[in-house]
Amino acid sequence: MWIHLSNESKDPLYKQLKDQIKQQIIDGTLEGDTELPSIRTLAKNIQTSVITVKRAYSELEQEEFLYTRAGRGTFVKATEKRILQQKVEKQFETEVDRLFQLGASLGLSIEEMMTIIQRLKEERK
Amino acid sequence: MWIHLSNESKDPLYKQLKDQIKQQIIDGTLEGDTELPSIRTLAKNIQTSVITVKRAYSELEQEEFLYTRAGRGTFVKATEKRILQQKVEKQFETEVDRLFQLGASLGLSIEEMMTIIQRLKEERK
Amino acid sequence: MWIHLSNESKDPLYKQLKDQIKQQIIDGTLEGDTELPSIRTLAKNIQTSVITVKRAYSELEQEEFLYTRAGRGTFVKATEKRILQQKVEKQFETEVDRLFQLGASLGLSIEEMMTIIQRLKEERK
Amino acid sequence: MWIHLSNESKDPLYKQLKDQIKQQIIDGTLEGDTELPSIRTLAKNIQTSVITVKRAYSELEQEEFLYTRAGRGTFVKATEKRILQQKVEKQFETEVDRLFQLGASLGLSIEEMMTIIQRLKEERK
DNA sequence: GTGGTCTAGACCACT
DNA sequence: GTGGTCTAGACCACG
Repeated sequence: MWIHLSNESKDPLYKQLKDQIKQQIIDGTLEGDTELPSIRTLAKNIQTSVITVKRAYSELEQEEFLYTRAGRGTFVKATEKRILQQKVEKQFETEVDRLFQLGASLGLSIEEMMTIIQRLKEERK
Repeated sequence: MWIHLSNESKDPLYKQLKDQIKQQIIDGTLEGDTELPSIRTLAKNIQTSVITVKRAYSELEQEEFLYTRAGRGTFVKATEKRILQQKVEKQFETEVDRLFQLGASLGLSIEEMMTIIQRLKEERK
Repeated sequence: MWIHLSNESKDPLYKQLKDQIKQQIIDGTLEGDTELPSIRTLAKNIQTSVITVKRAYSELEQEEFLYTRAGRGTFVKATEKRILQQKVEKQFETEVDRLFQLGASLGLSIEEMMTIIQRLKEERK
Repeated sequence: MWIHLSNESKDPLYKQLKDQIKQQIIDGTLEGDTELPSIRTLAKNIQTSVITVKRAYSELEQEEFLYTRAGRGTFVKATEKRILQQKVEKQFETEVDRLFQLGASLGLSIEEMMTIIQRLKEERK
């Protein structure tokens, strides 16, 4: 498993780790029932503390991306692609909502927001 | 001046205060050269410490929304509406960028993101 | 006497007042033995407190630009132009020295400093 | 790290601290990604309060000389020498501008100012 | 009265 | 252990 934690990132380490595992599950790099490295092994590999890995694993477990069997290890939860896709979209929607709220609090109309979003979208192409 | 701070918000107090003042400047409730309440008065009114208010005021001063003069008080900076608008848009753009990055890390294409954004926009109407 | 105090200036009011009187003495607008307005009168005129004017007058007296006769008033000290010029240059030199020190502390050589100074001088023309 | 704070300086403590750290970054004593002492450790060492150190660190972070991560520490930001040089020159330019303004307010022509500057430069050699 | 600086504590999230 | 936030005091310069 390829993980890269950056010391300069503003995200806390546990979140960087969590996000990277999550993404690998989403894009199919990590398939259902794959066994993840043990907390201690992974901690050693990416040179961080056990606590950090533990936190990432348990939050992913709570979000139903992983499951743990005591004494055996931690595994990727087998999930239909469709369900996975739904999860992803739901998370994205939450953030879009937040964005709309921010825009409104700044006094922007929804049309003004869309104009800006469209412009930035074009720039990204 | 109407301020409401919540202990339940996950934003720190100084940020809640800062955001509310900023918004009132943006929407025109607070006009240029208006004198704000003194840090001590405001602190008493909203039942928080002087330092919390001070911090909100100084960050807003740094972002050029306020100016403060020792011994005289703190005032809203007179700013052309056009400049204000630019500041607002810039802040919004930063957040849109962040959203696009999040979407990409979730494996969504930019078109998929736009579809979701459009759908939520319609729902908000 | 023409005085303009700005609320937006970063300088304290007493310093703005002091500097403006000083400049008028230097450029000859205020000649030797001219009587200045009384502290109270001036304070009323420029809409500030007596304390502020008092401080400006007494610092100028200390720097030998003014003299006060109890019960009679405050007057501009008659000074040869040559002496005045010397005072001015001395004050300016102090600031130049400070600038050189700052530059040195920033790791700039004296030649680098001169290059920047020359460039800014040209731009001001 | 060598820091010396003086109670006699008219600069506030946090500014003295800030300036000294900044200078060590500029002259290369502190290299990119070097970890600075924790705010608590440094506060103890230089016998000042945690808040004073915190303030110096955060202002330097805002000026992009440092970055700090909760739970990890505070580090010198890796910056190209070229960028660093630009920052330094910009700061110096601000001060030169101020000097020119002072000179003008004293009734000196720009050529008179340059004469004085040149003379003092020669004396420093 | 105003803001600017500083101290000596405290609790929280993160490692 | 680290930094982030917050409180309740204090003294100073300015008006």
